[in-house]
Amino acid sequence: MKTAVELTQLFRNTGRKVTAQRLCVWRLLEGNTSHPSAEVLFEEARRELETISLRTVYQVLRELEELGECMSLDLGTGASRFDPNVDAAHHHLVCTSCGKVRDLYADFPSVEAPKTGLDGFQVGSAEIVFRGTCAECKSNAGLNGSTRPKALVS
Amino acid sequence: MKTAVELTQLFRNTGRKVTAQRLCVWRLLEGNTSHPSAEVLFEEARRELETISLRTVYQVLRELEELGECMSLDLGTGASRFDPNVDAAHHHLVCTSCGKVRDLYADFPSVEAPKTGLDGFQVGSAEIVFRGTCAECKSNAGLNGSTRPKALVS
DNA sequence: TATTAGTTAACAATTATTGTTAAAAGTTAA
DNA sequence: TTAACTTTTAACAATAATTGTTAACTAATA
Ligand SMILES: [Mn+2]
Ligand SMILES: [Mn+2]
Ligand SMILES: [Zn+2]
Ligand SMILES: [Zn+2]
Repeated sequence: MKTAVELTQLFRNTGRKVTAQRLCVWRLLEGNTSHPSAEVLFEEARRELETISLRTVYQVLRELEELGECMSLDLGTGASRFDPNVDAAHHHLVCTSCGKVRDLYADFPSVEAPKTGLDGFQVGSAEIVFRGTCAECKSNAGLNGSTRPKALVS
Repeated sequence: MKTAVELTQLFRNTGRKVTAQRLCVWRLLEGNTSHPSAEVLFEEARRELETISLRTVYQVLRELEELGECMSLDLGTGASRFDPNVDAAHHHLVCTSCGKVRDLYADFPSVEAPKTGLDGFQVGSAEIVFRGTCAECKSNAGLNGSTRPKALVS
C-alpha cells in the first residue's frame, strides 16, 4: 500500500507521466477496504475530477495492476473488484445479497493443496471466499424483496 | 448425482415434460467432472441432437440449477462452469493458463470463519479455489505464447 | 387427438470491459 | 518556454456471456 508520493515515483520510474487521473484513482484506492468496482471508483473520481472518463479509470486500474499496486478480484458479483491490499495475505467475505466485500485476516495454515492426487497440477495460490449475509442485509431481510446487489447498481 | 431415470421422475414430479433436450444436457453433465461451460455442453449436445439451440442449453442448465441438480461456478475463467456434483463438498483447482477445472476432495477442517470480528456478517459457505498450472500446460510451457484459456475458446 | 409446454430461429438487449480514432490537453525534458 | 511526447477525452464500436422476446413449429402428455 503505497502513498500517493510513492506512487508518483513509481509512475516516473516506469516512464509514465504523473497525471491527475492516475493520482486520483490511486488516492481513492489507497487504503480503501471496500473493494470497489471500476464504476464505483469512477463515480467517486468524478467528484474530484469532473471530466474523468470511465475509460481512463479502467486504464489506470489496469496499469496499477500491472505495476503490482492493486489486484482485481473476480468474486462472482458481476464486476471486477479492486483491492489495493496486495501485501497482506487475506481472504474475503462476500455478501450474496448486496455484493459487499469484506476482508478477513485469518491464517488458515491447513489450507494447502495436498501433494498427491493432483495429477501434476502445480498449485500457486489458494483463495478462500466466504459467502453469506452482511449485517445490514440481515437486518433488512424481508423488508424489501431486493436480491440485486446494491453495490453494483450503476 | 442423479441418473437419467431419476431425473425423468424429477422432471415429471415438478410438472415438466421429459424432453430430449433436458435429458441430453443432463446426460452430458451426469458424472462429468470437467466443469464444462454452457458453450462446451452445447457443442457436445448438438452431436446427439443436431438442432438443439444454445438458448435451450442455457435454459435447461438454469432449470437444473433451480432443481438443485447442478451448480454454476464463477471461477474467473470467463464463462460460468457447471458442476453436477452438488452433494459432496469439495474444492477446485483452476488452471490459470487453460481454464481447466479439477475437483479437489480434501477436508480443510480449519477453514471456518472466526466467530468474532465479522461485524455481524453471517457466513454460510466457504469455497477454496486453488490456482495454478495444470500438468498439460506445464509441459507446454514456452512452446507457444498462448495465455488464452483453451477451454474457453468458442 | 387436443391441449399445453417446450424448442427453435432470429434477433435484440444487457453488462462489463476493451478497442479505436481523432482532437484536445497536459507533462516533461531540453 | 517550447517542443516532443503522452494522456485523456469523447464518441463510438466491438466483444463475450447471458438473458429477453416473439412467433412458428414440434413434441409430450392426458
Ligand atoms: Mn481484500
Ligand atoms: Mn467440482
Ligand atoms: Zn449485504
Ligand atoms: Zn492448463
